[in-house]
Amino acid sequence: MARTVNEQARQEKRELILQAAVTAFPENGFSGTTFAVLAKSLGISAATILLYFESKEELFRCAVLEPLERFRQPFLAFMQGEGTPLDRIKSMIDVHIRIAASNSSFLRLVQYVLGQHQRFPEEAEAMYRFANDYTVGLTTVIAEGQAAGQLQSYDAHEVAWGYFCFIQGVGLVNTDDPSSPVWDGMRRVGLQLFAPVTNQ
Amino acid sequence: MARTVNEQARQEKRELILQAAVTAFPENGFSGTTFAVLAKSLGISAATILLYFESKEELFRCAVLEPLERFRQPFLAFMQGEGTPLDRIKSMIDVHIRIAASNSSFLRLVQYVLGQHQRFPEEAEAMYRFANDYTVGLTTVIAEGQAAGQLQSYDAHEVAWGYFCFIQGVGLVNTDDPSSPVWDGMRRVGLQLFAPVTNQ
Amino acid sequence: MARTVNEQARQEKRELILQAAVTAFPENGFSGTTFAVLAKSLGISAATILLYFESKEELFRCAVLEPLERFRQPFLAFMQGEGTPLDRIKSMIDVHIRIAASNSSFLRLVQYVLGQHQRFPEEAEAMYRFANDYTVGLTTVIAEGQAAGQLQSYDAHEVAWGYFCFIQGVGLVNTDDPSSPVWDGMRRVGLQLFAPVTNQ
Amino acid sequence: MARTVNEQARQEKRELILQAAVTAFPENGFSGTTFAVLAKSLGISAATILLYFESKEELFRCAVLEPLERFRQPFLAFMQGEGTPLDRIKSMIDVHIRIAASNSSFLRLVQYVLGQHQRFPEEAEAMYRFANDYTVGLTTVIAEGQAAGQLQSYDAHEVAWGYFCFIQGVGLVNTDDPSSPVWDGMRRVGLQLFAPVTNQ
DNA sequence: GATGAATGAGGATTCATTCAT
DNA sequence: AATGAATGAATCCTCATTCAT
Repeated sequence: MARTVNEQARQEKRELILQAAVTAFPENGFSGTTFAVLAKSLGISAATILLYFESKEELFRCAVLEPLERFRQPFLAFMQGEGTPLDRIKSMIDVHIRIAASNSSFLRLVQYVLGQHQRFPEEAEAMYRFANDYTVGLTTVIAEGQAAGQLQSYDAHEVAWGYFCFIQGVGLVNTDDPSSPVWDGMRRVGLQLFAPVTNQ
Repeated sequence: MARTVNEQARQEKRELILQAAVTAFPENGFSGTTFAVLAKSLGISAATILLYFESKEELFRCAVLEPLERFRQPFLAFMQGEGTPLDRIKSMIDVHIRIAASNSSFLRLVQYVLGQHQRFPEEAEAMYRFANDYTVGLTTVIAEGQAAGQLQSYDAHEVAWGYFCFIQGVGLVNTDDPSSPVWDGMRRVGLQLFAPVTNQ
Repeated sequence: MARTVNEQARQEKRELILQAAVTAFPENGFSGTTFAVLAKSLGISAATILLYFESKEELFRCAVLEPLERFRQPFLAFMQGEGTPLDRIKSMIDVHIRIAASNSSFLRLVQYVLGQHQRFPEEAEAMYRFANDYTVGLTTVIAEGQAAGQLQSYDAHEVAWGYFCFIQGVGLVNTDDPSSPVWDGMRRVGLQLFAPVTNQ
Repeated sequence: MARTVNEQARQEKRELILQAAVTAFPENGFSGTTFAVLAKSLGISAATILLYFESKEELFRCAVLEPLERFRQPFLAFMQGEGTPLDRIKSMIDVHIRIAASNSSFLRLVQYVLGQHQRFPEEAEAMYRFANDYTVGLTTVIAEGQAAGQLQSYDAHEVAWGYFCFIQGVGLVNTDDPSSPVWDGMRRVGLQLFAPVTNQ
């Protein structure tokens, strides 16, 4: 039992460190983020962090990969959603914009990795795999929408990929807080990418 | 004369260093880019770089700001272009995608700065100013296109900003070489953002 | 307790470093004294020194100011001494010559700072304050000696200042070890500065 | 002829550099004095200085040794002077104080070398030789003064050496401009070192 | 003769990481 | 489990010195 309690406490502390890392890395970059600063922001010592993560590289990897897995479910939820294809796309955009608006730290970390994909090949690879899983799923829904006459008929995969780029750009460029009206605008504009048939 | 020759030679060398910096910074980040590596890639010594730039910070600033100014003209050229609004938008997208495809280094540097805007406030500020100049101009053209019935009537500024995000995302996510067909796809998808009236 | 032990150990180590600095700085100058050499002479690493002193400037400042404070007491002890003014002056000279003979490192450091007072204004300022405190006290004793008919009547402050110069010069010019007879000579000569009445 | 003219111009320029060095070295120390700063203060380039002096070490050596030779004559002039021994000593003090007051740069350089005699053994050696020549001559005059009943009878060489220390200390500690009254005081006090018989 | 350009050697400082407590 | 202390390996930057013009 004690085992379990300890284990849980350990996981919680690990999580706290990871959370701080997710915030710090995109703000200051990999080399610009020091154990010392990270530790101070957590009220612990630098050496302690290394009890939870073998090295700075590992901390970075975990800070990138673990949240990525956690986002997989909500990000891909639209695939099993209810309603017409267009409805599902609309609600997906809604989810994505919301994620972009309120998880800017992690999104920024993703972009940091993508921007330096040569430097962080393993992490970037995981992102591209994620992007691919995502676009494959989205392509299906788009194709359904086109078949149903809700969307104009463009190359569905192209559209999916374009939308993925768009959502990344939105997260990158906008730094406003989640309550800003800009996010609403991005929602409306994003929908156009799918070329919905006008008189819907 | 000698003066001029020397001055010109100096500028050329400076340009070479800047070019290398534009490539290296986004690949390895600010701290990850060392004078030593930069110098070796240029076949000169690290100390020499410091004859042309006072410090690493200055080198970075110049690597960001000078190309930004150089891109201003082609990036904004669409505003004075010929043809219908839709034609001008199409050719603008063409230019942008071409820039994104072949100047990925600089675009990546832009994104690096935007992603770490707290760390590089001066540089990020310049980018936001640029983005603003750009979207203001684009908003006008979009409004013209809507007035002419070529584009569906959405909030023109929102569309402009959304497109700006899109083009950034495209540059960020795609790492393929300029001849890849993916760029063509992005061109087609990007146009949808403007919601062109279907039977055009 | 552990706290106390650690704190004490820390102070002791700090003291060792300071001691080495007091020796090294006047021998090789500020720039000529490197962390590497200092560290090697202490059998530690250069980085360790920086755990105890924030920078080379701080190390220098502490090496100058802390011993200065420690010398204050013995240097100024003559003011509260017993005996006639002349006796007190004689014993003061004795103390000073002894200090000069056996603390040549620190005295040399003082002179290094005075010689480069423009470069080390803060440290030099402290020395001038010390010199002033000192001459003010000495002036009083001299005046007493003059009133008592033990010393000829010259401007007491001038004499005090002149003696201060003398003792500095003695420390600067003589490099012999403390057992050399030269120090005894300086003791005798120094006394003359006070113009003692002959048939005492 | 051209030869001679050039040679003379060369000597003049060399002299200018030396002059700047004599000022700069004691102000900033050996390592703290850079060719760049020296050159800028002269309105020439750093490389030019090296056309006149082989290395920084040589420049330093010349800056120390050449003025030393030039001071030899006035410094030792008292030995051939006219008048009673006491008169000659008085006028010597006068000369020395004047030198100390108006050639503080060089005096400070001397002290810099003496203070770091282990670092600059050759230059320090020359100074000690100079000091010795000087004290030997002064010892003779003092002995004459004592024989003539003008000075009390102390060990003449001790007195000479003590005075030499004094004059160094005076130059070191006082930073006032030549017109300050402090110098006058030092003149009066210095004389006491020689223990003049009171009713003179 | 003078200098701008270039650089190698070196120095202060930072930091991830180790280890004893 | 947590950390303070210690350090080696960088890294930025400086500067004396060389050399081509």
